[in-house]
Amino acid sequence: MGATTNVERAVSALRRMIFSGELPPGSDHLETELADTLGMSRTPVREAALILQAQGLVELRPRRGIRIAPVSAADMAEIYDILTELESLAAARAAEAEYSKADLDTLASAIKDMDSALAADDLRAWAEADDRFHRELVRLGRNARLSMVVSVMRDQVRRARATTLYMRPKPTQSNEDHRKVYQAIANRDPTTAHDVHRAHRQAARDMLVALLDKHQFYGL
Amino acid sequence: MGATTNVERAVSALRRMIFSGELPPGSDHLETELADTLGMSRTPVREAALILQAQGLVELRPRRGIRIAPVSAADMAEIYDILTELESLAAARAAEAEYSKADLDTLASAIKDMDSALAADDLRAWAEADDRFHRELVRLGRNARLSMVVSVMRDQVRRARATTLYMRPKPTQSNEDHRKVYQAIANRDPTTAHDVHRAHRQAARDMLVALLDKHQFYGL
DNA sequence: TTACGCATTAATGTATACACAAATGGATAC
DNA sequence: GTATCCATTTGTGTATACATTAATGCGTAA
Repeated sequence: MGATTNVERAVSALRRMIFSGELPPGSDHLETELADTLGMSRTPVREAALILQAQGLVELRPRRGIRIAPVSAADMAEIYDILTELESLAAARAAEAEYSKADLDTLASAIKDMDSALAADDLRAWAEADDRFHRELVRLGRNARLSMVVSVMRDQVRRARATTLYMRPKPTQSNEDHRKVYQAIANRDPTTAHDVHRAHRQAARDMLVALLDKHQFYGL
Repeated sequence: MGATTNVERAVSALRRMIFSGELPPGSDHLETELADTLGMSRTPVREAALILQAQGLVELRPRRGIRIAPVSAADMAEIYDILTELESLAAARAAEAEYSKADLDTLASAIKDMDSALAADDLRAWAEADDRFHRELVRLGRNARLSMVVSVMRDQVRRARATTLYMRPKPTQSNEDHRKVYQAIANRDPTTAHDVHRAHRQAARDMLVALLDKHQFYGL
């Protein structure tokens, strides 16, 4: 079917199942069980589990199964703190470098899509465009390790957002912030890019942590 | 012999061999080869390799063996950028929290040890105390994920430092910086803690990258 | 001599078997 | 009724066998 290995297939499948909620946070799954579900032997499942454990998506607990990592409010506070610092750095670095119009256009179009989505009240589309903006921003920061760490952290945010997206206030401020960050990068102004993005993330953090705390989503 | 598994033993042994230089950066090693060396089968070696890959210490290249990750000057620039941001955040968070005298004493004794080591011209001891200071600083920041990311990054720094320790200028400024950070934490002054530590790390970054660049340590 | 293709070789990816150890449940003693 | 100990069960950790596939080298043709 493809040149991909069973381990890769297992990683993709498990990720999909985790993000879709098919494997709920906090639930345990035996290796044999997952192997059966995925139609392969335990070996590639074990290896996939090790990879996902390194990404913080599961915990391997001998004899109790592979546990889908829960995401508590405290976890989200940690995660946002890291995201805030690293994305702000990426924004600053992006503003230092010289970028083609094509690169900047990707950012601009993400912003545009967020505006339309907001006007149409389509939060799902807004979240997708928001992700796209942040992913592109980090890419422009040109630090492969940073991109990797950020993407692991953002995966956790995505999981939490599935729950909170429809409870949070409309993200109008968010769009404004993004536009300012974009401008700062276009203007080659690292300090502004850094500070604006940092404030943006900190606000998001406080809002989300308060939400999670209030509703006590201890399992996600 | 112990309640530990072969995978854990393999991870420890390989880490030791990597840090000691017994497995040099850029070298390739077949799974069977390492399994023989470690006196176990391929299975735990493969699992250990996956774990070490997630930590950036090796790369798994199908059919070419397990490669010990090289650390180039460009890599170190990335790594220090990340360390700078995350440790500065930890310093700020540490200064926000209330700490017992015992906690602060660990920091203080690390600083003292660095002073003595410097006076005795014992760079090895200095490096050890420096590590201890930074590790404790991050611990006081109380962010488990941040600690983990930082420790992965610092592992890489340790590898590069093995080479550069005796080429760099005497770290007198370093000790002064640490003392200021310590004071800021004791004074509950997050902003100062953050900014001083940030400047400290940036200086270290520039020095190290220049050294590595100049001597073109592409393999480490 | 060089380039191309094919057979060979060898290392990985995966399945499977088994030993071991931890959790479980039941029986017994108090 | 409760606690403790032991047998049982069951999942994991590891070894091993095998299938798969990419690298290697050789032979052939231009």
